[in-house]
Amino acid sequence: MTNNEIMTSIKDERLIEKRRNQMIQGAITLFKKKGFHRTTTREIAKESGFSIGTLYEYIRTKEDVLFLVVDAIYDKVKKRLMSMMHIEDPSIEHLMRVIDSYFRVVDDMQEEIIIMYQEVKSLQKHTQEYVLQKERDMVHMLQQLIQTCAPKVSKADAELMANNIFVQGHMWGFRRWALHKPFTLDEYIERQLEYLQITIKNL
Amino acid sequence: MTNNEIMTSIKDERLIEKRRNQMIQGAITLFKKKGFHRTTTREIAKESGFSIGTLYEYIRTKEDVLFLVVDAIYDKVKKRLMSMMHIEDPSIEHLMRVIDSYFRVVDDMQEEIIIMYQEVKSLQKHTQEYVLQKERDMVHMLQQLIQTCAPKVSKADAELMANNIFVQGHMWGFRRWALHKPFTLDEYIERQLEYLQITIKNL
Amino acid sequence: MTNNEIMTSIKDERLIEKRRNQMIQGAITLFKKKGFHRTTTREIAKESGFSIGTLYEYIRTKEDVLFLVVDAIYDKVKKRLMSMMHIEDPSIEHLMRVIDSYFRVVDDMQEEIIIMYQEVKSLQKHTQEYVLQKERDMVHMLQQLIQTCAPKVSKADAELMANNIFVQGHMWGFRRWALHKPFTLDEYIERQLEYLQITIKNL
Amino acid sequence: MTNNEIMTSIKDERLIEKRRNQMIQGAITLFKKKGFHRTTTREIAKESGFSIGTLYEYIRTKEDVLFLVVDAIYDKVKKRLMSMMHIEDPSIEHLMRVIDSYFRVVDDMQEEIIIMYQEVKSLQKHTQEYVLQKERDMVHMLQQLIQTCAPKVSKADAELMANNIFVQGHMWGFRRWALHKPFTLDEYIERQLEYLQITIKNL
DNA sequence: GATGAATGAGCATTCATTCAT
DNA sequence: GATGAATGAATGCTCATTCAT
Repeated sequence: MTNNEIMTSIKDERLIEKRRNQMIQGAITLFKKKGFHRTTTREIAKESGFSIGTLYEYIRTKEDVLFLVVDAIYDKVKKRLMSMMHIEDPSIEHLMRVIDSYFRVVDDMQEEIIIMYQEVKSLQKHTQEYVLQKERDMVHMLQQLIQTCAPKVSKADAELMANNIFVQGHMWGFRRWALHKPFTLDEYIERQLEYLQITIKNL
Repeated sequence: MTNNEIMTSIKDERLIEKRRNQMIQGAITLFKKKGFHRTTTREIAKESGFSIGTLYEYIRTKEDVLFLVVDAIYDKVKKRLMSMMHIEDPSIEHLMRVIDSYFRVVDDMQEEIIIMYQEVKSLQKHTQEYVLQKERDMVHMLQQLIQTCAPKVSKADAELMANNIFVQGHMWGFRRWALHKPFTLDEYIERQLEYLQITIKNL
Repeated sequence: MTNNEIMTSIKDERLIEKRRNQMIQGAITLFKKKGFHRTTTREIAKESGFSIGTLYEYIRTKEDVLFLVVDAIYDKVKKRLMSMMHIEDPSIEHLMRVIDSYFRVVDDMQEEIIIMYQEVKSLQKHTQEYVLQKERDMVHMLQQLIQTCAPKVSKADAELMANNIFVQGHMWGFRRWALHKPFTLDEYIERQLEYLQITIKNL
Repeated sequence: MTNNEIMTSIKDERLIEKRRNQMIQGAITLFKKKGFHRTTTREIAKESGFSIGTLYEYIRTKEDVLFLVVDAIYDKVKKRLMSMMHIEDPSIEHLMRVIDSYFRVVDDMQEEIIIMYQEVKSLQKHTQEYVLQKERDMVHMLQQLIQTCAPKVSKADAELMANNIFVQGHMWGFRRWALHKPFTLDEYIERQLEYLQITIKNL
């Protein structure tokens, strides 16, 4: 399943894209405030700037909106992550720079990431799988970057580290009640990177 | 707010405890399968072994059930964590043993922990705060254990490490789709502990 | 149907009377505040000083409570009215004195009278009829007093006047929002009595 | 608060009016039979000719229906009263003619008036006040008519008389069990008007 | 006689979805 | 393509009444 396998009765592709983007923006705004379940389709339509009837011209069920949203969030993270990944010179420093950037991306997208932690389970198994694959892909990219930049790290270690880094990024968002008081973002990044460097060097 | 500030019209304290435990068990079973929002109060009553009327003799709103559940989960983790924490001899080895146990506890409670990640946000701010305080307390315990067992680690580092460890525990549950294929629990624990030891030694 | 035709499983007559009086007092307090429909049987039991189980030992349905209440209110008005009615000397002055007293009784029982205006319709037809008969009896007493004290007034006029007087009494209670600002009770009574006297004299 | 401050999600004003009228008619039919509290919203929807969902598109709570009903009843009485009030020649005869008409209006609306006596108290204080103001306005109109047609009557007397007349009208409806046997409507009106005329002339 | 825990039918209200215009 | 009125199944919650202790 992909984004454009969602049923619609509209022919004009350009319009579909435009409407769905409106919908995603509107829905994200609302999901941030109230979560998926407490948000009604009417509210989504209104926030998106069109009528409930029109909403249902572009999706089939409320869950489709959630899918569109989650998918869009993943794509956004992925796109921003990708733009930093092209390896100029495969050094530890370069790895650190990428991870630093990643932490800043998730800082910027804290609320979107919280949505994902809370709502992915509400997707159908099938759709969930599609979305998780995207996450796996991203983790895999990071894993490979680790292996490239720190060739001595084993594949298994690289994989686990990639997961650790990913979750440490998210954690900055979903545990802000625990972390934002003792640390600034810069401090947080600096510490996590230091732990990682130490680990890589001394494995 | 504490567990027994939830309104009930029942006078027999022993019965309240018994019925609420039935309720918590029933609700957890259902929340694992369908989440809080998709579970109806009628289903909770049925699964708990009594009627909808009886359910509402022991709580006031559906959210009370969620609170009871989340509170019970935290208490269970905390209790099991506490039982391992009494310091015999404050060494790195002892620290590792405690964390190892912690990882095994959360492995055992994976689904309960997923419930928390998904549903804590559905609690009222006020109740949420009460619950998060419990988590803070646990993290704090771990932080202090780190400082005791590894006195050279700074307070800030101990705090961040405690948070990292906590989330790495949870992560084993909520990212099983990413971790359970490449790692067994033993491998997972062994790797995470090794990273930690390296970091502590080389900070 | 009478008061003691209401089913009960209790044998001790004295106890029945005691409990029912508690119940009536409790219910009136609550009905004044919230009306019959918004008051629960649990509240009535509590306000009466015993348990819901006990309440149902002395009545069969919630409507029985309403009946007991309405019946008690009528009896109280009637008793107080009766105590003034024994004719010493059948003059217009005496008639006016009785009516004056009646107005003061209903002033004293405003809220009870409002209960009746609002809730009698909630009784079963059968019970309603029993209660209305009590009102008819009272009106009839007044009618006869009028005829005795003002023999020239026709039977029909006496009947209509009696009804007018009754309702003017109630009106002081249920239209206080219209009457209590422009008139004191004394002024109200004085005016109504004057209109009546004029009418009787000039018919 | 006015009629069209009641929340609705419908945009078509004409439709709102149409549906609300259906609703008012349906509700009055049911309230006459069973009163407000014993009538369910589903019954109201059905009697009005649409589904429960549609009902709630035009109101927010069940109490809104009661308000709509009470408001409509007042408006109807007021409209019919107003249509008779334009003073051609300010004489006692004219006053009597207006009051005669008023009695015939309330005869026609007996059951609606009973609804008001029973249910106004169920409105929120705020809404209740709005409705009572309408009644005050009507009484005030009558009071002024009395003063115009019988200039010797004092303001206070005119006010009390206006209230008496109003309640005598209602009384014909809510005490039919006491009045409809001894009197026809014509007799009732004739007698009440005579008492009034006598009083005015001899004050 | 008194108690209060248990019951479940019943109610107000919501909201995803459809479809005529 | 867009609109928004209509629908009714579903849901949280209440409360009169019963009955075992």
